[in-house]
Amino acid sequence: MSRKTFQRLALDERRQSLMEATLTCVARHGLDGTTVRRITEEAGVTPGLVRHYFGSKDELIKNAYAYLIGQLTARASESADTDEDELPAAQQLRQFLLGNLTSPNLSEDKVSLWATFIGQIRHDPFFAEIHREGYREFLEFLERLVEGVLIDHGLPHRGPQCRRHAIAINGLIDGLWMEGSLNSGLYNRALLPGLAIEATERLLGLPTRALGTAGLAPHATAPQLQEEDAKCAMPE
Amino acid sequence: MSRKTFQRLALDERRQSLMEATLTCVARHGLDGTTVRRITEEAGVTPGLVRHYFGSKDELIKNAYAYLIGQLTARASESADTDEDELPAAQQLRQFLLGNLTSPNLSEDKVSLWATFIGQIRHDPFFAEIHREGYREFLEFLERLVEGVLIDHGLPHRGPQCRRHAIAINGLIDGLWMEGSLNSGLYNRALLPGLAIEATERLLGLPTRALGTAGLAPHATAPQLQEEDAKCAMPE
DNA sequence: CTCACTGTTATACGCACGAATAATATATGG
DNA sequence: CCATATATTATTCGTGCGTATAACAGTGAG
Repeated sequence: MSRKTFQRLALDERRQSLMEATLTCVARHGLDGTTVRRITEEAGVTPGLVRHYFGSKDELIKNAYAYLIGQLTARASESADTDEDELPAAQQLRQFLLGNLTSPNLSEDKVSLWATFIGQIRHDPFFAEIHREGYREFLEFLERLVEGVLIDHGLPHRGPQCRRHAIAINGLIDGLWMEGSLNSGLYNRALLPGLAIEATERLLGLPTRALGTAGLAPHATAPQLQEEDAKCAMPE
Repeated sequence: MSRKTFQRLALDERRQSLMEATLTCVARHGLDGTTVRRITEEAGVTPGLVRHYFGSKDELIKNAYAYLIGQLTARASESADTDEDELPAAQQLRQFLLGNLTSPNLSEDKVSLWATFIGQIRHDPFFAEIHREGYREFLEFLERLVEGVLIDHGLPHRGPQCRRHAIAINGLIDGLWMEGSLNSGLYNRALLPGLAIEATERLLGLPTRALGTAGLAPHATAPQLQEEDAKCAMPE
């Protein structure tokens, strides 16, 4: 029997590939069901590498979680900053909402991973810390967007008020993101972006359409709701 | 060495005690880390009983999940129906919000359990079905409350509109429930009920205070915010 | 071209797990 | 008060896990 041929990879590539394989496994099989053997098989290597790069399975999983949260929050903020960074505040907030409630962040895999790890927060401070940090970043980013919008509309924007609004909108996003990603089939996911935008306008006391039309494109009026699975669409 | 003495329990008592021990273990140690040996130790019996009552560990865990969801949704609906059932709709909605954002439903254990099991939805249709059912029940209950409130205030209350409102408020509740239960220390949990009530008024387009004061007691004006851990309170 | 380095594989070990089986204690009906 | 049923315990078994160790192979330096 001949030995397996292999390629030497740069340290970071290998680490990243192992973390991604880990996330794939957790999403596919849950934390139980995620074994070193399965992870390394997914990554196309042998189990020894986990020890070599991360010391232990636990350490690998923790790193994978931090990696996931980094991806999620980065993607969320980018969606608001993406264009040559002086969009009006309302447009930024709109993009932020859209970014969180459309693919790729609105994904069954992502929410499944996220939930699985949330379940670990209770018994390992490392997970708690990563979560707390990601949440804080998310909330503060949102708070700044809210402040900008309120200022533009000449509405009261003292600190505590912005914070309260940010907490509420953050809750709204999280909740819609979760239920939308899990997609129980009770309504069409494509409704979520418009729904979130409208709800946010109301929460902030903005005039209707202040954050743009209910359609997906920033300046289009024609609602082009493309969606891969349009099953179980809600009427209206 | 003498054999362990034991008590014969009625079938349902034993089943329930095993399911509760399972939930305790999952909350404390995660799904991995929840072993038959630990569950039965927690319940004060020996591992054989799992086989006897549930056939397998998997089956026990599934039953425990269904049991948990039953508790959560029951408690949520009860909080609105509790009094001799003809409270005005606004008060019912208010109680519903409060019920979901105060103890015992607002609990780190509960959200930890909930998240852990959400992570299973993806790979086992049983969990998906239980979740879907619980979510549907929650959403429809909320939709009826919303409809009642809109009617009382003479606002438009066609079906799709109520549904949209219910989806948004449900998202808000879920998101606040999660983040509040995890309590990242970024704000005081005691703020959540008032925040949710105010946000709901805005989402539905109700006049301020239509759902009652920001305090906890239904008819009191003095805000009596008792909270066990008032650490990290937010200013204002 | 060769050597040393180390990323990578192959193999082995001990342990804890879920499940199965056999033995025993409790409850119940006559 | 005994006979029977069965809830419960005690013990065993096979398996798959995480990890440790040793052998090997790809890589770059001189």
